[in-house]
This record gives sequence, structure tokens and C-alpha cells, in this order.
Amino acid sequence: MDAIDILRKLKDKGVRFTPQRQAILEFLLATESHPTAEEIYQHVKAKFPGVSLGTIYNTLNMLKEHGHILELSYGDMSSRFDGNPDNHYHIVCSKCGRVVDFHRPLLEVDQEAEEISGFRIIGHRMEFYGLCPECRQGEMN
Amino acid sequence: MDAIDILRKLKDKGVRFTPQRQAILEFLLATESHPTAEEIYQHVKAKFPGVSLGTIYNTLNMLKEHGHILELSYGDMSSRFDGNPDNHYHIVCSKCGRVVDFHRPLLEVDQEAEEISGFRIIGHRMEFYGLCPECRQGEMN
DNA sequence: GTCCTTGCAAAACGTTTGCAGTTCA
DNA sequence: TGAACTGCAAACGTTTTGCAAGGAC
Repeated sequence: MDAIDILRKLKDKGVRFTPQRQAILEFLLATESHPTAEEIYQHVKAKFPGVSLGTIYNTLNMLKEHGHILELSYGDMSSRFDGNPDNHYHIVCSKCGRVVDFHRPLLEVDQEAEEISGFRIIGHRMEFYGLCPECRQGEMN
Repeated sequence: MDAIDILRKLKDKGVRFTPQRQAILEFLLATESHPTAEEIYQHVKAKFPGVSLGTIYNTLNMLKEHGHILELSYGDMSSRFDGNPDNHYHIVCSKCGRVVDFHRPLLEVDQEAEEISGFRIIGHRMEFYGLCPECRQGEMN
């Protein structure tokens, strides 16, 4: 489902279809990174110079509440947004903040969570915490 | 390993043993909740009325960097800190923010992550995202 | 005595809110 | 036309920073 399809469906729920929203959602669906609101803002500004950060947040929250994107908060201050939940896992260094990808088959636990909780599960996220090889030096004896 | 043991070990690394730090760490190890910095502050203030929020953050970051506690960021603005990583999982509603516990045996993936990445893994966290039964009404057709 | 830590206050940062003007339907 | 949205700016809550005084070792 692409950006236009999603926004068309949202129209039935009283959500307006605006070019800014289209640009934001298209960017999120096209990228494999997990951009911050600021990064999305910078990207959309190239196409719509007048767009504001407030509009970015407005749209991101709307998409999140309708279950089309995920908001992931990391240790660094700002949230990251993900339009493609079928992704990989991360390992975060508690000391230097480095993040490395952990590629392994996605755990198939969403259905179990859906059945037990009654939620409509959109996706999950798993993160490992630890000390990276550099930061391990002299630590954790 | 209790608070005093941990702080004694940190002394060898040039980290000072102060009563404020002891109180903060003891609270974190004793509770099963995931308190925010503010909640830790309120608790420690009962014992040390003059303590400041800055000291709480200072200590939490130090403990995190040495791999003794985890910082977990949620959708709501403030981070939560966890001294007992062996816990449960969460399911978060993307619309109303409700969080419910998901009790299931912890997935045994830490060792795999440690071997592949070279990190010293302290723990992991998994979160499911979706729409809760109430917020599903009329959504996601 | 040294230098790490504390407490305080101010600053920085990400995010939300309020509002007047605009645009989609 | 009317409700939803935009852009802007101000406000908000969390976290970090700077610095003088204090405390651990």
C-alpha cells in the first residue's frame, strides 16, 4: 500500500489529503532508515520550502494514531519514525550510544501478542543493550 | 549484587562512592517498576532533602554507562530507568498510549546477540505496537 | 590536597499548543 | 461554507551544562 492509497483511505475518516502529508508519508515509506522528525522536516522542506516542523509532528502523530507508522524512542532525545516495521533489530551501546544492526529472522510473536491482548498488532521492536567492544575495555570486570 | 557491591567495584574506576548514589541505586534495585528520573528524585529527596535533579541524572548516566542499569525511552516524553532487566514485555497503543504488560517467557536471544556483535549484552527489551481494543473501533478497515 | 561530585540555576532540546489565515471537500 | 489543516511563534517538560562550594579518598 503506497502513500496515496493510505491517505485515500484516511479520507473516509475525515482526514484531509494535503500535499505536505503526501510528501511526509512517501518519504517514510521509501526510506529504510528511521528518521527523526527533524530529518523528515529537512527532506520535505526541499519540496515544500514553507513547511513547518509543527506540520511534520501533526502528520506523524496522525499516522501513528491510525496505525500506519511506528514511533520509536531511543536513548538520544528525539524519537525516530518507521514506516516499514518489517525490519531488523538493534543493539545499543549504553556508554557511547553506538547502534548496530542485528540481522536475524524476525521473531514470530506478533500473533501471540494479538491473541492474548486483543490489540490489533502492527509490529514489534526489540533492542539489546550492552557495551560495545570498544567500551568493554576495562569495564564489567 | 547489591548497591554497595556495585559502587565498591566502581570505586576502582575512579567513581566516588556518595550517599546520594547509594540511595539512588538501592531504590532502583529494590523496585520492580520502571521509574522516571523525577520519580527517583522524589523518592531520594525523602532521605536527602537537598538532593537535586541534576545529581539524579548524573548518577543515572554514570550507572548506565557502566552497564548496571538500562534507560528505556517510551513514547511519553520522559525516560524510565530499570535496574532489573529480567522483566516482561509491553504492548503499547499507538493511539491512546495505553501500555499493558505481556507476560511470556523471556526470549533467550541475548547470548546470540552477544556472540554475533561482540557487545557485552546486559539485557533486551521488546515492545509491541498496535491499537488497543477500544481504539480499534472503526480503525484499520 | 586533589579532583570528583554536589546543588543550583540557566540553557538547550524536542515536542506540543494556540491562533490567524488558508485550503480541502 | 465549514471543518480541517498550515505556518508561525510561544510555551512546555525533560535533560544537560556551567560553575562555585563541598566531600571522598
